[in-house]
Amino acid sequence: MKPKDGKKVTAIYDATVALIGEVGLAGLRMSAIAEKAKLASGTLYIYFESKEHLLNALYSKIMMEGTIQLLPNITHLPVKKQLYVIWESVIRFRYGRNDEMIFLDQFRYSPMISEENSKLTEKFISHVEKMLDSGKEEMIVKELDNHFLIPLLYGYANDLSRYLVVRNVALTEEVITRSFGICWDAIKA
Amino acid sequence: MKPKDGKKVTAIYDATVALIGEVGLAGLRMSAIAEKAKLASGTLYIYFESKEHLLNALYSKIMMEGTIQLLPNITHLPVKKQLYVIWESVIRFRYGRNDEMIFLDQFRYSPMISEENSKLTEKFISHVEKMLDSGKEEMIVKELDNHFLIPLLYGYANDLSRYLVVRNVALTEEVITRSFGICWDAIKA
DNA sequence: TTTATTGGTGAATAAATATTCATTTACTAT
DNA sequence: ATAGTAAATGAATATTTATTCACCAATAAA
Repeated sequence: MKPKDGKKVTAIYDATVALIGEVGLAGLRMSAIAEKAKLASGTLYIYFESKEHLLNALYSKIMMEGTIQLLPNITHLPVKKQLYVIWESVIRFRYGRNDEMIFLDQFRYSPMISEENSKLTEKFISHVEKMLDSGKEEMIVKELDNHFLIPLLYGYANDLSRYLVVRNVALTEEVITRSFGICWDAIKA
Repeated sequence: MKPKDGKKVTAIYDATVALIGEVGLAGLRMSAIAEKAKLASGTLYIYFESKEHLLNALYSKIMMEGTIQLLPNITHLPVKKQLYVIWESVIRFRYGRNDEMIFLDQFRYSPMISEENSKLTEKFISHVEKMLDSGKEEMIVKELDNHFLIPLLYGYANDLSRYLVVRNVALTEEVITRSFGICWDAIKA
């Protein structure tokens, strides 16, 4: 028998993501995905049951790569250093993969998203919450509810990376250090 | 002759916005808008030429109310105070009208958005940039490129208000003061 | 080689959805 | 009152778009 071509799934994902960046989720067509991935439209249905399944699979993949997998095992490091490491990887990821981010933002509110996928942010957030809490115990982070601090980190990372991409600003080491410095000034005790 | 009913446009806008919050832009149907607004679907076309026109009109309206019109004439006040006033009104607006914000975020990347509408953020941003620049001159704001500072303010406001809505946290005076304090710590010299 | 099996194709079909339009209703001016 | 006009309706139509399927191609095992 003929085996499935592993590269095709990647090609489909890549095409989908690129199209979302061009026309948004509302403008996304299966035919356009097939064309961009250089496949017949029927081939999409060999790899995915439906548009909905394809998009849910893609969502889950990006969420893993963009959040969960960015959490290294560094609980032994000082809180500030832990935050920096995560800041750097999050910014780099979002900067390099802006279209994916647009997709996540739009798919989250679409009626296609599965039960399971809509819970996927929690794990990442609770990890950051734990970090902030131990920072508060050590008296180096402001004694404030996490609902003040989390959106700062999350929202800033989000918007900063998008802003840099849109304005064609290169993501240098310095940009990362500076932006982290700003965050740290905001949350340090 | 029978005059157009002014309230219908509002009803259509309200229905559209509510639906976006429920099913996102990708799930938005003209028939659903009509039903929620308690109109026949044909009536939508008396008030708007097409779905695209309806959504562009709505986008422009929300952008005006949510950004441009929030800029009061307060250039005589100290920079920190100016920022606080704008911070407060932006947070209140976004908190109270979360569905509108979801719409803005999604429509911005859709193929339906008009040339004109895609430029609408600029005016607001350049106003804030001017404020930050005069803050730098007065040496009370960090001497950093605005592309570090703008996303902090914009992204934090965005995410904070969404986070509070989703987690059902009330928007008290204290929340506004505290969050502004965090911002100010981040950007002050 | 040959055969069996699955991948791949894209035109055809089915389903979903925006838009139209013949008709009715409500309002204004005369 | 009544006529004239435009709003309002919603079933019918047009359009768009996801999905299927009859057929062909490639690969692996026999």
